Amino acid sequence: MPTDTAIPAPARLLKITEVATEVGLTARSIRYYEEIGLLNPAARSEGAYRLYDADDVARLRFIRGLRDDAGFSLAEIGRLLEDEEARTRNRDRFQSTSDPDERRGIVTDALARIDGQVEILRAKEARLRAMIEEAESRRHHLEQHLADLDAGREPGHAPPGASST
Amino acid sequence: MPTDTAIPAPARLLKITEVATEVGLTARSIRYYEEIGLLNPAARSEGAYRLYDADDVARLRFIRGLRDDAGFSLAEIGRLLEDEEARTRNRDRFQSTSDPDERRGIVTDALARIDGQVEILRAKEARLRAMIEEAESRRHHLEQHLADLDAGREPGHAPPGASST
DNA sequence: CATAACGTTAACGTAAACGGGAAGGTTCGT
DNA sequence: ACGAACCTTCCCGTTTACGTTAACGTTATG
Repeated sequence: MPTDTAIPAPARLLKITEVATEVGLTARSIRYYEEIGLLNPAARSEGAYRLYDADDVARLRFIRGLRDDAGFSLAEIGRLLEDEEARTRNRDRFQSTSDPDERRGIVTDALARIDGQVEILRAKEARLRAMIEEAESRRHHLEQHLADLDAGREPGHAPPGASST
Repeated sequence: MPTDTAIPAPARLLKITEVATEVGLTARSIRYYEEIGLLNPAARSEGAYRLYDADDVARLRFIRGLRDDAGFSLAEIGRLLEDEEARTRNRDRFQSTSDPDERRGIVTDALARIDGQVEILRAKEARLRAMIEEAESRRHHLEQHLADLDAGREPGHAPPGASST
């Protein structure tokens, strides 16, 4: 009979280059993000190796998305993400308590933060969409001008945006 | 009887700080963008003052949007926008010819470029949307967990992402 | 238990995107 | 025609976001 059937499976911890390749960042960047307070690894090995859990990996993925896809600076990302101190505290608090009320509070807070993040991302999306629509309006304008030329007509003005792209 | 009723109205040229305030950039940035080949002013005054036309202003606005709203680097913006040499050439070509075929060609090229730009912007928007949806999925996950807590149930696992935001 | 492969901190280097003068020329209103 | 308020071209300084050794300790493997 195995001695450890009751342990919930500690869910493998990754070393820094392992996470780096998995999320598409360099080890240097990840250490830098730690330096500026964007995330602390879940644990350190006996010999001080950084060890990351699945939650850390998700956070790093999110950071990368905010940087590459949303175009935020690391300073903005720091503001957007929860303060890392609080995250570490909450992780510990959540694990160490089984009081439902306390857990409820932690989860409720996390919900509020996500809502704020989604709102900011939506605003960004709206601005991007506005740019796209403007570009398409320029496109239609040019199409119109082309139709004029094809019809042999000659409007007296140069096409706005004809050379501004 | 006025002597200039036939002139098509030259459409006021702006000096650098005028455009800067209008598009929300600094004069320094605009000069820098010129330095790295993002745009050349439509003209220079007798004393070498930079003079910008409406087309330049539109291009600067677009550049600012690409930088702030879409989060592109200036290098990417340079690739995205038409090569500035070609733009200057085309502006002159369009003005100096009245051959419909040549004009058609210029306009057709501009159309193709805009299409490429729109495609890139759409891709960016898609990635942003994916991020938003992922964030909302985390949100729903938390909501579910909260419901479990409220029902007095206790799932054995910590909520994924409960502390990763 | 040796050693290759990987990790650590610390420090310096770098490209991008400007900011901020200095030294001097231009424009414009009166 | 002259002063205030612009503009010009250098040129050096700064911040951000890492890259790159250097010098050294750790871990996995035969």
